[in-house]
Amino acid sequence: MTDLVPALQDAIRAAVRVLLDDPAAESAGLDPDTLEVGVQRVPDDKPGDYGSPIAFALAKRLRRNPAELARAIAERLVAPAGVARIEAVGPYLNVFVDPGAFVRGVLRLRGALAATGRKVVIEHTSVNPNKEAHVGHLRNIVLGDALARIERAAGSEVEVQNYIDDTGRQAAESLFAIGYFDAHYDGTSKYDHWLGELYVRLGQAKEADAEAIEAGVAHVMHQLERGELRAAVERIVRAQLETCFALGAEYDLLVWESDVVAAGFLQRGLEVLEQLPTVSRPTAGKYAGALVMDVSAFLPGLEEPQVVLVRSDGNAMYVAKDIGYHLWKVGRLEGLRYAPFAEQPSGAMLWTSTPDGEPSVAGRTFAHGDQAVNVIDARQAHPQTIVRTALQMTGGGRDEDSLHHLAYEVVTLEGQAMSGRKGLTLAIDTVIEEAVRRARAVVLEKQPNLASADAVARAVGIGALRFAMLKSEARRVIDFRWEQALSLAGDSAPYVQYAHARACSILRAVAEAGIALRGADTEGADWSALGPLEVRLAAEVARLPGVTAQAAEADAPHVVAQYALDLATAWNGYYNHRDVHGRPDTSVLRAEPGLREARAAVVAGVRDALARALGLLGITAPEQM
RNA sequence: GCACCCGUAGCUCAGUGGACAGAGCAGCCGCCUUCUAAGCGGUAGGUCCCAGGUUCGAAUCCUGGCGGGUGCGCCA
Repeated sequence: MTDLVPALQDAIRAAVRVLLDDPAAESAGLDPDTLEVGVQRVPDDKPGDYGSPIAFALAKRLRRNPAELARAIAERLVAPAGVARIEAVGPYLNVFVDPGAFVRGVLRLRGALAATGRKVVIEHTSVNPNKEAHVGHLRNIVLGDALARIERAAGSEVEVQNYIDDTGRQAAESLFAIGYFDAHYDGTSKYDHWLGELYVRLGQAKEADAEAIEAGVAHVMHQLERGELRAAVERIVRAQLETCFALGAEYDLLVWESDVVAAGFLQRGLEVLEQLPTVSRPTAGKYAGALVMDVSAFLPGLEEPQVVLVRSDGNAMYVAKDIGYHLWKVGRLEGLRYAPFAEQPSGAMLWTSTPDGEPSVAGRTFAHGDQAVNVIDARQAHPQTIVRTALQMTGGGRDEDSLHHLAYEVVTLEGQAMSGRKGLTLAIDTVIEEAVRRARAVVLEKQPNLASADAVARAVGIGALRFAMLKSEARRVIDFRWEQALSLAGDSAPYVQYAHARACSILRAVAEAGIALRGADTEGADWSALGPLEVRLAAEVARLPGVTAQAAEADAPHVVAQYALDLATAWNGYYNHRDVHGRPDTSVLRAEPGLREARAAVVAGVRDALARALGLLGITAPEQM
């Protein structure tokens, strides 16, 4: 069977059509095909499993009593597979599933959705290459990585890009600081941390020696623009990537700003823009000598509709570079060269743009996205809107939806804003270390004999961290607090991981008992022995495909995180369920043959769904903990 | 000043216009001779910021306030 909910929607729509075709009915020009049929789970204390308030909507249009309409629709309904009966409960249409058929249907659902044929280019991380990544970046990396996994599961081809701003002032300052302080890396701390300290020191030194430092940094910036310090920047990038890999994030391509400029994307982008009637070069007034773009047609109500693309001194603004880069992302410019950069922990190759690389790579096509999604903090909303507007204006209307900005709010530190310049930060590496340390202590306490204690501690510690960054909406400010971010109980990754491990434990015992699981076709299973408890659990499992699609559509990983909690809660509730006498009544192994096999298959379905949901969030699911 | 985001239990947050608004944490009371107690059950805790409006129906949509955050540079 396919997903039950769409099947129900179709069935209800069909019944409505029959109802309206009745000559006695006044259809009031109602077209059942365009009717939005809501189908949702029924509250626990109401009869049935799924329900629809469709009669309300019709009652208004047909000017008939909703309860009466619900009855009329119910009479004309042909129940889809897995449904025992559908009846009117007051004005609601309530669906009673057949437990056995429903559960088997759920067990046949597949996790991956049908291919969309679309390519999504996701940019995330993009940390300035001048210091170690901090917990603000953590949110970016984890959000972007989770979104990439979700989009893939939702059927899109995904390319993850990490933009390296190697011509910026921040990189220049850090690199200049090495020579300025005559510092020598001795390997006692991670390279990016060492450099970050020099960067902060340089900031302080400016108070006494501003002029010399300014001149020196300007010199380094020119070297960077000419690509002379590529190796030095690469060293920083590699150190930062270690942190990303430890979090479980991987990439397809590094895109270096110097390469974007060298490929002429800035110039060619400007040439495209100059064709627009909204782009001009005023000879008088406030913007004399500059190249400006009027965005008021796309962004009404702006106080200042002119955006400067090229300054009157001839230097391009950052947003102009960004527009060129994005024209390439969606396949409207070509010209980068590529080379392998590193083999990542999963074994997948990370590629990089580079001046002396190959113009094409066998078996892959970079960029050419049908859509670009940028994971960038919410303060960049204005420039992101300008880039999107530029794509729209130059795209002749066909790229309206080509750029999404996944805007996430800042992470504060115990209520305080972080500042890299002031050194007021908390490094991701530090947090990972602490998270794993705490997790290990708990693992050793709960499971002293666990052989995989180290691996579990990493999975749990890092999982907790990732989950803390993902469980709320991106537009909510996160105040980073240790107890909350590293919590191993309650609404957390370990809660879900534990539920998964618990299911695995049962399934190990099931295997030892000689029961071979084959999902809906499990031998010896008596599906008719299943009841409402299994239905409730399976209904939760059945939500996964819809949740995946919704999270992808809305660029909202938190939808998956919330679902993972719901599923784990449903499973824990089932596992601990007791009958009216207070005795456990959901045991798998102690159930009579037939029911035992059917329940085991359900548990396997739950285990798989939990693992998949965690996988969408980039969180590993240990089999024991 | 203008624009965007947020306002739901003591705290942190879920809640694609539908059935009495839900979790976690903190509090209180229980549950391991039961397949993993990192768990489960119970209890207590709400003017869903306020006021209007749309709707059969609003935490959800619209308007106007109030409170908080952010952004508005020929910076990146």
